[in-house]
Amino acid sequence: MKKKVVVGMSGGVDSSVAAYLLKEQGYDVIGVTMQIWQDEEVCSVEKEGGCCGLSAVEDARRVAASLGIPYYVMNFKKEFQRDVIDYFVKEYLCGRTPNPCIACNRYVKWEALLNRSRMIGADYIATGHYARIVKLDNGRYTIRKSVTDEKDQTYALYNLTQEQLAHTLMPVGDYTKEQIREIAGTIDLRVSKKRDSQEICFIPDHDYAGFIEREVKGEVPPEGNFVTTDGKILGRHRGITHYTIGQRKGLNLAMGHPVFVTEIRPDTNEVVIGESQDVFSDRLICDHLNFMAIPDIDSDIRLTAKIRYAHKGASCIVRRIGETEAEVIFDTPQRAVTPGQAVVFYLGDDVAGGGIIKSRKNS
RNA sequence: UGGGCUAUCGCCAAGCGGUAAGGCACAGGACUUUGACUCCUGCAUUCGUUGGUUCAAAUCCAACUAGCCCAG
Repeated sequence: MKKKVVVGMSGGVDSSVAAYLLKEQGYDVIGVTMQIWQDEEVCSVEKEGGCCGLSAVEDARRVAASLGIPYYVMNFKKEFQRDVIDYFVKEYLCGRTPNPCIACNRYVKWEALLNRSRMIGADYIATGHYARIVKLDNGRYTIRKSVTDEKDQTYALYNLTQEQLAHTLMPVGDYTKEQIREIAGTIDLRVSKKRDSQEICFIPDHDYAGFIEREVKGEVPPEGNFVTTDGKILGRHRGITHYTIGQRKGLNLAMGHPVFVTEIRPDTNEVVIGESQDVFSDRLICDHLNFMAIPDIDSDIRLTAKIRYAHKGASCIVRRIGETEAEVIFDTPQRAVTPGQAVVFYLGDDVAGGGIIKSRKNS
């Protein structure tokens, strides 16, 4: 009997081709678009490759029709609100800088979608990510960077569980972006020239602080002082939700040379300002650990770590400290190690695991 | 109201008779499909005010105004 797979379709090139490839491979394919942030007001702006507006659903529906597969729209607004938006807001209120895509992947795109898909009898869910899911000799599943890792999407997937990986397919991970567009062209998918976008940008105007303010109904952290490490007051800040570690712009501090945010102190409502070199650190503590290629860390291990989506990765030693935490010691200091961001460990091209940065320090 | 000093873009600051550097901040754009970072572009027809000298003044002179310092 054919294996049944639910493909998350965004209406873009990648997920459309993913659906096509799976059908070619003999799967029983079902197309699904997740409604997670269907705020017509905001999304109707119709930005190229922008958000999840109605056009996404229409595109996906048309592709599904032309592939001859069933198509549904599933509503995950509640999960998205709870696991992504509420989390996002809460983190900022604590002076941290979250990565909502990671939460969205783990809890909405995977947990919620996988659960519902299995309820309708599916064996797998599939996405259009440029990454490969691999089962290693040690029996563990991991995510491997794709052939063309110009756009490394593995970072945002570090938090997926073994169970989730065991039931996930990423068919486009074996191809390059060019090949995918080519395939899309040969099967006459209208979306072949469309700009791709997996992530849902729920803040189209890019005004994070404004978004948070609306979410908490104006109950935002008050203004406070910009201070130096030795307590000197440099000026007033607009509330801690406006800042992140390493930030330079928007401080309105004319010191004669560039200055940066080095620390956010929610308890005293202070934002600490320092020099460029003050924003580098060579070690960090992380928690919320998740492991992929390796089951855990029993002794010090040398890995490559990425501390933000666009980070190129840095060599480091990772060691376990306590039940829930790990310490990362970099060979060379890294810029803007930021609490709330994910640190993802790599063993070659495979995701070894990762965690959420809790604090940074210097040797 | 005795003496001295200083007044140039939001902040700092070049300029010293030849027709307004630069840094920071700020704005816009690029990059990045997490936040940041980075990069590019823009940003004083005008030099506290008013007169004067000169072909020509932010640059010289005078008065006024403001601020600072020292005396009282």
